[in-house]
Amino acid sequence: MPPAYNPFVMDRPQLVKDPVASERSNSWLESLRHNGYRLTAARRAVVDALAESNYSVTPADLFALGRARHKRLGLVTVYRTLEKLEDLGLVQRVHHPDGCRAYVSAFEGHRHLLLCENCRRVEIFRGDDLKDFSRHLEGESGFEIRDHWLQFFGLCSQCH
Amino acid sequence: MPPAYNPFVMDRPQLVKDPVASERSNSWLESLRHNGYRLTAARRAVVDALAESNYSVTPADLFALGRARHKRLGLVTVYRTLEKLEDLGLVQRVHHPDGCRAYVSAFEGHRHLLLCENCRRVEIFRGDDLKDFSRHLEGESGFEIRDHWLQFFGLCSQCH
DNA sequence: CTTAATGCAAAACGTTTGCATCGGT
DNA sequence: ACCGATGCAAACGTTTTGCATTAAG
Repeated sequence: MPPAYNPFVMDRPQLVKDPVASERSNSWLESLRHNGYRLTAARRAVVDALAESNYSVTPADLFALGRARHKRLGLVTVYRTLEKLEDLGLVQRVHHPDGCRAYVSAFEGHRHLLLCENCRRVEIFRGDDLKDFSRHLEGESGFEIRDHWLQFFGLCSQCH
Repeated sequence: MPPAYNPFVMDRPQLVKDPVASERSNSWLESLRHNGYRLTAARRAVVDALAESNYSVTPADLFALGRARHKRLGLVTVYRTLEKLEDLGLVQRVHHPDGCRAYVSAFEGHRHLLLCENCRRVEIFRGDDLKDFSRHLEGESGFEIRDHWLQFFGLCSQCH
């Protein structure tokens, strides 16, 4: 016989499939252009490299990846491009236990991360509904809750 | 038709009251001593300052707070003390959306954080049981999940 | 007395800024 | 042609390292 009333229920987690890399890259470039930014070779290189990756990547990673596409790319441009993509809500910073320098694509809606601590592979899932939980916590704490993070860490199928 | 059955249920969140500062400080100092570290004035200053705080504090914060207790304290010692406390599992780094430099006391068992984005006040709660959720996610993803973070952000009662 | 711990200075690191040049529009 | 974007070099803030000195055990 089921509960004992318990209001805090979560949906089954469901992995979210990412869009094809080229689609993602095009939509990011379009978004940049639409916001008055110029489409330069350097930006294409950074955007393509990031859009193609299923891993969280640091600015230094992106510098290396981007250079393979555009030899003259400078590290500063990587930072400046990431800043713009972040402002537009296209990418987000990822916090690992051991560092907060990495970025991944942002997803729409409440999405949460499953991160490989070895290879930095990123999977995205949905399925949490923490509204009730959050509301209860507000009552207990007096906080006004504005956001939450739910992240899982481990080793992906190729790393264990 | 979707299942009535839903296996992912969480307990009510419960705030965890922190121990009295002096108790916490003493237990940390004891732990340091027990692990072969010397109890110096500098360490006491850092440990006391951190144990007393209900806020997440950066090394720079601790340097300032510690100096009020021990005038000759150097910033390097703050870093080295934090490193030892972290190795011993006594403190943990806190990741805010806008920075990962701060530390708080570590707590036993699965504890999660409620953070004020304005004043950096920290509340600790328990009440999640994500084992089933986690297991399901493992099945979907092929990951071996080792840890998770659940953190809430907002404004505490004094900041809104 | 021994040797870990300290604090200064300097180095290392990631990130940001200034500025002359380049290149999209 | 205009002006935003670039990339170098230099500045910046944080963290780490080298080393001579201090002080805990």
